[in-house]
Amino acid sequence: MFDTKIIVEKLKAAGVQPTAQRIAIYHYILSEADHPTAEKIKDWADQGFPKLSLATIYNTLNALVEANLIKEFKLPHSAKVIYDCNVSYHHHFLDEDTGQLIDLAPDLVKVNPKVKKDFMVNDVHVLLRGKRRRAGR
Amino acid sequence: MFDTKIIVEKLKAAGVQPTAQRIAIYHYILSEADHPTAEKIKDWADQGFPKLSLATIYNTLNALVEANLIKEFKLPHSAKVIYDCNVSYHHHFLDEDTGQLIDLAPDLVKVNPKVKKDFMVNDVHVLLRGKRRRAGR
DNA sequence: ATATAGTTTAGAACTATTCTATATATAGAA
DNA sequence: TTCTATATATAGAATAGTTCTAAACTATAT
Repeated sequence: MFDTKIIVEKLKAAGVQPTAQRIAIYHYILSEADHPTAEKIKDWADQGFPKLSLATIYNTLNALVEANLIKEFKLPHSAKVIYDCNVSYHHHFLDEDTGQLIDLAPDLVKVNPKVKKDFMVNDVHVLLRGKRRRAGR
Repeated sequence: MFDTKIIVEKLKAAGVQPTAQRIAIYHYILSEADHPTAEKIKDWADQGFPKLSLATIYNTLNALVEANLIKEFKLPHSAKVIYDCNVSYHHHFLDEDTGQLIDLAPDLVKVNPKVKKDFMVNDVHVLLRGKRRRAGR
């Protein structure tokens, strides 16, 4: 789905020097990974991209966040930072059984904050927590 | 505002044995502290309640959370767990300048999630982030 | 080619929290 | 009361996740 060329272009356009490590990590985040943690990326790297250090993974993730190519956040259920390749406005559902995070389009979760005039709201994020009913349970 | 007797009763009613340390910590959280972290509680203890160990602070906080007397959560801007004496349904505004968290009553933030039928939503939490306009800025 | 700046790396350091083992306090029975 | 069992408190070690440091390496621009 994502050609290396496209990845390189995205990185360059965002002012991030496209090194082999960064290309591999960003490609993984965009195509395979689903709300990964640094640890998950390290596990993947140990298979297909050995010799990629944990420090580089953190460096790269921070550079991508800085460049607005990915978002980072923390959730109540885990101490780890979670990364999201979806940088547009959206919300999340946290499956309490599996820990899986599911993106929710803005039109699925209408929010209408009526705060006082001196509150200047820059960002709104809704976290739904619950379970998914599945066949055979 | 909160008599020791009331604190003791609340702890007992929740099935938490009211020791001196727990009474002091819960009293602080209920009356003085505003969305404290363990560290903030430790700082306070070092003044008025010396010899209260950090381990006891964590033990107590976990016991209070377990007993549903307080809530805990993590926010994007900090690695620390934040505790909230307000256990009823509400939302939050995070002041990006000061790091201060402000409770928002449910009627101030109307949320209307329209997720698919297999999503069973147990909890909804809205985090607004922004700045407060203040006199003289 | 060479200098300069940027990147990667292993491992040390750091921060927040939990665990461990021991000491202490408490509640309830005798 | 005193005894006993159980719960709690404590200091410090251990752990988890992340950042820092210093050296080696790579890329870019003269």
